[in-house]
Amino acid sequence: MIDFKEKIAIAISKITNIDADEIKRYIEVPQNNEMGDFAFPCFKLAKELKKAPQMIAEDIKNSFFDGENAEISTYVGKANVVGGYLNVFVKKDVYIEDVMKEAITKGSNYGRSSIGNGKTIVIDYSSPNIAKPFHIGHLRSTVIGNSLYKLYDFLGYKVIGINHLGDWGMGVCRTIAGYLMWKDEYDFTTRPIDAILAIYVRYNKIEKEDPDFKQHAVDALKKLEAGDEEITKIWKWIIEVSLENYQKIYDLMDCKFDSYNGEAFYNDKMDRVIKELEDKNLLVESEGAKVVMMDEDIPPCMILTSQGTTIYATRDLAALLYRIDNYKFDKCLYLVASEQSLHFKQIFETLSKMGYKEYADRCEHIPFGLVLDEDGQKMGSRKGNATTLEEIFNESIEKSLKIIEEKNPDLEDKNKVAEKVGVGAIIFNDLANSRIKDEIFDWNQILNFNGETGPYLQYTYVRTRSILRNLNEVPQEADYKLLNDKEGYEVVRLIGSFADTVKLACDKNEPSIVSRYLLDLAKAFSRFYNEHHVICDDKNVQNARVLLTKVAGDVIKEGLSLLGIRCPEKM
RNA sequence: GGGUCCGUAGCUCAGCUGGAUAGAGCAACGCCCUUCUAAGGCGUGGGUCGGGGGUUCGAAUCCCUCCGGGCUCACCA
Repeated sequence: MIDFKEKIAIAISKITNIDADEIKRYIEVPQNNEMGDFAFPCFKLAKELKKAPQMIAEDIKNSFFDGENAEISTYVGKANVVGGYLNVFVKKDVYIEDVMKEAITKGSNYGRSSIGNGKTIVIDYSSPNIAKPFHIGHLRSTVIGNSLYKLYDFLGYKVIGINHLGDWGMGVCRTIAGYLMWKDEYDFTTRPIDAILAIYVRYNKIEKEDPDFKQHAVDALKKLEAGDEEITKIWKWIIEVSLENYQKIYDLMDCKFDSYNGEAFYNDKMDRVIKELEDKNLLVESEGAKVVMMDEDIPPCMILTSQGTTIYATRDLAALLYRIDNYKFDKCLYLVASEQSLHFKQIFETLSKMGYKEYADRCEHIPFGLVLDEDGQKMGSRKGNATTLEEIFNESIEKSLKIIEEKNPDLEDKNKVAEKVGVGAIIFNDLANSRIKDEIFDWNQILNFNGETGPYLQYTYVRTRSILRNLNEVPQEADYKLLNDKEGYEVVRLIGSFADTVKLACDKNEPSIVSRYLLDLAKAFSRFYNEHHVICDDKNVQNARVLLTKVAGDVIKEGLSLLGIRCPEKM
C-alpha cells in the first residue's frame, strides 16, 4: 500500500530541510476527518526555525506543490493552515483505490505480515490448577493468551502455546488427601469434577481453621513424590477428569495448545536448576531455606524450602531452562494475573544471574487484573465463590437462543449459532478493555448483547453477508472512487488501518486494541449501511459498495477470529 | 511501612509514545423498519479528566507530591 504519511513527510522535509523521518513522527491523524487526513503540527519547528508556527505552516503550504515536489500532487489534493497546523487532504480517489485494491487482491491474507518470520515466541497461558472446574478466574489468561497466539501467528511468528498445567504440589495433594478421607461420601459417577471440587473446598475450609490439618496434604505430596502406587493412580485420575472438563471449554473458545507440559513434567528437571545455582554460588541459606538474593530492594527468590522441597519458582526456572533448550525463543510471554508480578521479577532476575541474561531479557510477564465479585472479593475456587465457565457459557448460550427464537425463529442450526454468539459475547466482554484493569463480574453486563459487544460485531458481519447473498454475483472489481461519500470513506479508512492495528496490538500485547478497532469499523459500516443502499439502481455505485461491504465483512470476521471469536453467517 | 498498578459522564470504559471544542457503550428521553436482518441508525441531556504543584507554545497523557482503592512483601501457586 502507498504510505501517504511518508510521501507527505518527504514533501515537507524538502521544504524545511528537516529530516523526513523526524517529520513523519510528528505527523498525526486528526480526530475529526473533516479537518483533514493528516496534520502536521508546526509548533515543534518554531524554535528551530525561529518563526511563528502559523508562518511555518503558511510557508510549507505555499510551496507544497512546487518544483521538485510536483509528485506530491498525485497523492495530495489540498493543504490548509489552521492555527499552527498544516492540514493535508489526500486525494480520496487514489487512497480509496489503493486500500480497496489491496484488500481485494490479498483476500484472506489482507492485513497479514511477515515481520515475525523466523522468530519463535513462546506463550504460556491458561495454565489452570487441575482438580478444579474451569472457572471465571481462568478465563482471562486463556482468552488473552489465545488471542495473542493468533495475533502473533498472523504476523508470521512461529508460536508455541503452552498450557503450563498446575498438576503438582500442595494444591492437588489437598484434594488427594481429602479424597482419601472422604471418598465414600461423594458420588463420582455423573460429574466427578464437581465432587472433586467439593472435596477441595471442604479441605481448605478445615485447614484454614486448623493449620495442623495441612499435614495430610504434606503426607500425600511426599508419597506422590516417592512414586507411591495408590496416590499416583488417584493423581492420574484427577488429571484425566480435569482435562476432560477443560477440553470442552477450550473447544468452545477455539483454543489450542502445542504443549501441556505442566509442573509434573519438570519434576525430574529441577536438580539441574539447583546444580547450576550452586555452581554459580548463587544459593544462600536463610532461615533454613535456600534463596537467591536480588538486586535493589526486592525480597529474595526462594528456591528450596526449609523442608528441602522445591517450590513454584524452582519449577518455573526448570521450565525456562527447558524452553531455552528446546525452543530457543525470541520471546517468552507469561499470561498470569498481575498479583504475581513480584514472582516473575524474581525468576527473570534469577535466570539472568544464572548466565542466561540474553534469554531473561526476552521474557515478559503480561499481567492482567483480577475478576472480582459484587463485593469486590477476588473470585477463586479456594473460596468456592467462583462461577464456573461452563455455567457462564450455558447461561449466555441460552440467552442468545432465546433472542434467536424471538427475532429469527426460522433460522437453521439455531443451537450452533447460539453457541457462537453466546460464547463470543463472553470472550469479547473480557477482551474489550485493557487487560490490566480489574473486572467486576456482573451477569447483567456479561449477558448484554447490545451496543459494544461481541454479538454486535457478529451481527454487523451477518448483515454484510446477507447483502452478498441477495446478489447474483459479487463483482471482481469496481470503480472505487464512487465510495467517496462521508460514510463510505470512513469505512475505507478503517479497513486501511487493519494491519497497523494488529501490529500495535502485538507490540503492546493488548488484544483490546483489536477489539476497539473492530467496534469502530462495525460502527462505521452500520452508519454507512443506514445511510446508503448497497443494492441500488446505479450498477457502478452498487458494485463499488458491494465490494466495500465484502471487504468490511471479511475484516470483521478475520478480526474476530484473531480474538478467538467465531462468526455465524446468519443470526 | 516498602514495591507496584489503578482513579476520565450516574454505571462500564476508549483516548495511539504530549496537540486542535475530552470520546464511546449502557441507563433515560425523542425520532427512524411500504428496498439489503431494528442484536441496528440518528438526536438530546450528562465532565473541577481524584486534589495540588511543576516541565512545555500546548498536559487526561510526562515529572513531583498528597488523597482514595487493588495487588504484593519467602516456605501456596
